[in-house]
Amino acid sequence: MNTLEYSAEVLKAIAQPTRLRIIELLRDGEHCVCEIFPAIGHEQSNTSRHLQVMLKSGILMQRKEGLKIFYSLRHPEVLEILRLAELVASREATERSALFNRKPV
Amino acid sequence: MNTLEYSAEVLKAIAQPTRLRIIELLRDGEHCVCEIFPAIGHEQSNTSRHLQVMLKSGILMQRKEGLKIFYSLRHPEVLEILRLAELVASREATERSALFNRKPV
DNA sequence: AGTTTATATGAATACACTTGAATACAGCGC
DNA sequence: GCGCTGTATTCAAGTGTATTCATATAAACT
Repeated sequence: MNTLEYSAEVLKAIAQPTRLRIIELLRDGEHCVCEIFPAIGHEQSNTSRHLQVMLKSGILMQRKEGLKIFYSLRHPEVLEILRLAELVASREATERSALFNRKPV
Repeated sequence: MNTLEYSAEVLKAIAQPTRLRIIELLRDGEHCVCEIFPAIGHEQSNTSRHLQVMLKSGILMQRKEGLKIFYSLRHPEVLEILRLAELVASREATERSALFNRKPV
């Protein structure tokens, strides 16, 4: 896999609403699955799958402690990517609403 | 669509190898479809579809000039996102190869 | 009018993703 | 050993995506 495909893989691991929620949750440090899935309002199985996707793409790491498994972010750049995406998205949103609300010619 | 879903939409528009290639092509300014699809080695129709995806997500803009349509990047942040993704990807790549090459315990 | 050129779109195919329910697995305590 | 708890995985259904081929559109030119 070349760098381009690898980059796409990393971005794809981030580019999903449920996973974005998880990443935001992990912003303040590690959390176990038992904390994550109620917080994001999804089934445990679904949450676990999203965590596996991010783990395999390399943006998360895990630490086992007894029965629980704690996940955390591995690269601070992921938070920066999220910040920039939100910036672009919010700019888009305001421009589109301005376009929608402006008087017809 | 809330900000989180919008952010995911923006990231999804970037998170694809062919589209990453197009974005890198547009780094130095606008290009028409007729320049883009030979450069990336895909069908014209396929290229057009990827451009539509990025146009609708808001990360590209278009300018018509006669028969040609020129596409360009609308947000410099997209290049920054790409840079960070490549950084994470390359770090992953080196760590994985190190893991792969190290002696077994 | 018709022709050519550049781009977009419809239709079909194949593949990947998301989800909840059910099930399997793994570590702990009894 | 057994049951309990936290995670992962399998299954099935529904949805979305990437691609190609063929066709449609739209602008320029004769």
